[in-house]
Amino acid sequence: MEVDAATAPKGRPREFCVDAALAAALRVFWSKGYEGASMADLTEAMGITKPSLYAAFGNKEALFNKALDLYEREKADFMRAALEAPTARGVAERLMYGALDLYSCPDNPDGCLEVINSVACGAEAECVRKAVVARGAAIQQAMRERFARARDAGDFSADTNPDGLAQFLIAVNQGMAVQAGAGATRAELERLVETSLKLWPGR
Amino acid sequence: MEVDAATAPKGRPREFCVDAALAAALRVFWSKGYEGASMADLTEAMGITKPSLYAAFGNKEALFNKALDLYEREKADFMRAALEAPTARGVAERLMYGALDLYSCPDNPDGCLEVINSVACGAEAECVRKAVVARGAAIQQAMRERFARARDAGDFSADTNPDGLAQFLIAVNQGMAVQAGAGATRAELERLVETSLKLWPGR
DNA sequence: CGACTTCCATAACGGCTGGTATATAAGTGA
DNA sequence: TCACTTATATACCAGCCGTTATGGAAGTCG
Repeated sequence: MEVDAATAPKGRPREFCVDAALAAALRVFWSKGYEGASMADLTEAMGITKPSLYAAFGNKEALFNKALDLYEREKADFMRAALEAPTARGVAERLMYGALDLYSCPDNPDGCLEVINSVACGAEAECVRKAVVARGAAIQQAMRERFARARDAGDFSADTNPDGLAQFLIAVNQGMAVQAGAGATRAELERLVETSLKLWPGR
Repeated sequence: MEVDAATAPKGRPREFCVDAALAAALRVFWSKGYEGASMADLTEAMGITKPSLYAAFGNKEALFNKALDLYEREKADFMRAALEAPTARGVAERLMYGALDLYSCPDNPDGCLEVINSVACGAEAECVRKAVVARGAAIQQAMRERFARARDAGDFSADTNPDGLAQFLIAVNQGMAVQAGAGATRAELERLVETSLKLWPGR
């Protein structure tokens, strides 16, 4: 027996798709934030009842973390990919245009899930805020290292601080997310991207 | 009679200072956001009971709006003042260093009240979010007009879009606020300011 | 001294929060 | 068919939310 463990789901099978439910939850967190998203909002969007949600995902915080994983894996992957561009300018271009697409895509909520949930919040949400901030710090660290290599490669003049450049690029990205969440049009965000890249130093 | 209306406060006098209570409320909203700040948080910080709060300020939303007024009047006034600098670069310098001081002052909560409350939120807070976003739009409009004049004055080359420059400056400012709220040190924010100003075009 | 007005303190309101106990339905394997 | 396991549906929990009614305290005015 036990030839295939995956084909032996004892008990009643669940009636919903976990991945689809998680994607729906991501949309809710993305548009309302962790605190602003109530369990009622989530269950309605996911099309399941509360006990099903708790059985499948644990609790609200665990659900958020799984949604955050999904976001980084499927939505914000352009950030990691941007670091592989051949020059510092290429990194900036890929990051800004990737962010532009993500933040202004009509199929998505406006703005950035991580920016939304890294700003101030109530006491109960502090732990998830910390988690989000930690992920942002990891991205920033990777970008610093990338720009340190870029400086050694001569992508920009040696008197420009690569750490400052990384921080600058992330700041513009965050500002774009804030403006997208505040209702900026895609054309406006495009103008921001183009202005920023025009000011970008070196190659 | 009625020689001086201000010296005839009939009834029992209130036992707290309205201005001090409002300042305390501002601090709470500033560190936790509108939704994250509970009435219990507010009354405790303000040193008054809930009925006193309602009698003096109306309700939570009205209290927030008064705190927002106070914030713009006493904390974020550097934004308006920055527009009076003689050149576009001067505007950028005053704005960035003013923001640096505000966002990293040890006496204040970290970050920017308006950025915090302009990102996604639950349904109940939508109206106050709209109000905050509208104020931001007013600032951006004023900055656009300022940079249109700066372009006419030759502060930067004519092929640079003044609207884009205004949007860029605000985006960096918003990004700095996000990073300040996420725990960035003053030195890190200083590096961001210096990097941004080094990239600023023209005079 | 009262009459009047305003403020403070307690306590409670209905409603919503995240989370769960209970009972039933739907599948497995023997 | 019958035990076993797991998912669903309903209903409910204690606790907090923003808000307010009530009773008494602290003032001014006549």
